[in-house]
Amino acid sequence: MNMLKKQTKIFKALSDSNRIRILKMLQIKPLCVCEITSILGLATSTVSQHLSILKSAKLITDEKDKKWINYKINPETSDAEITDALFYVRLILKDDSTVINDRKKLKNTDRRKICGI
Amino acid sequence: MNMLKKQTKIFKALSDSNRIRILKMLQIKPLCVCEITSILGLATSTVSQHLSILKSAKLITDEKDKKWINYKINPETSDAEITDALFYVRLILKDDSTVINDRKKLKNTDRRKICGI
DNA sequence: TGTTCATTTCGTTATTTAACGAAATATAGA
DNA sequence: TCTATATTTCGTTAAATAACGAAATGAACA
Repeated sequence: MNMLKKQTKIFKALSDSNRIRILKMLQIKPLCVCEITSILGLATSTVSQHLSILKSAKLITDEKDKKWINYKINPETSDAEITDALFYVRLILKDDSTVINDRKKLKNTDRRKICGI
Repeated sequence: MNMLKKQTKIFKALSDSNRIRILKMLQIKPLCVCEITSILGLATSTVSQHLSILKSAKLITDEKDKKWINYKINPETSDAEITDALFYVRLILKDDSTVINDRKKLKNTDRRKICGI
């Protein structure tokens, strides 16, 4: 994939407000699908799809943790396009009310309570 | 429009390779629709539509110049979201072959020759 | 081994998007 | 004023996208 195509894919991944909200939450800590689902209020399958788009653009990675799959901001540092994009996403929307609210909810979110039942 | 919505609009404007190419060309100099059209090889109406999307996201502005309308990178400096986005777009794709080639073509492009038959 | 349950995949639907050509608009210059 | 022409708008089409629920997957652990 050439640079332009790769960069376009990154922007496409960022061009949905739910995916931006996901990234801004993952900046706080790794999360599983059910935690993200409960905060965004979308269907599980929809969130899973959003995560696969972010993962395919290499903005996030996933990692198994017991019963759950933790998604997190891609920690790789050798891919400049990705690091630059993630750096930019860190800069923006610091004061956005939706982002702030999502992050507040994150504090009271316990995956054991949300998922089981 | 709230911050998140505005930022999403910016990313949507950036999520098309032709629009990225347009921005990377406008970084060199202001251009009219027919110049952009001749380099991208798209229909005039398509390019006009792309420009209106970039303009609506406030990434570019337009200005009358004789028979033509010059589009250029938005010079405004008071809107942080826009300046940050434009700064980021300046950083990326410096070495992309499509961008380099577009810019090379730009040098030999004379709007008087392209447009008036 | 079998069950539970977190997640993904599939199939569908409604909306948005990118592209085109043709027609409309508007303006510079003869 | 009239004409040429740069640009926009309109109408259409094909493809992409976001959303959902249901069904499939697959791993933990009882």
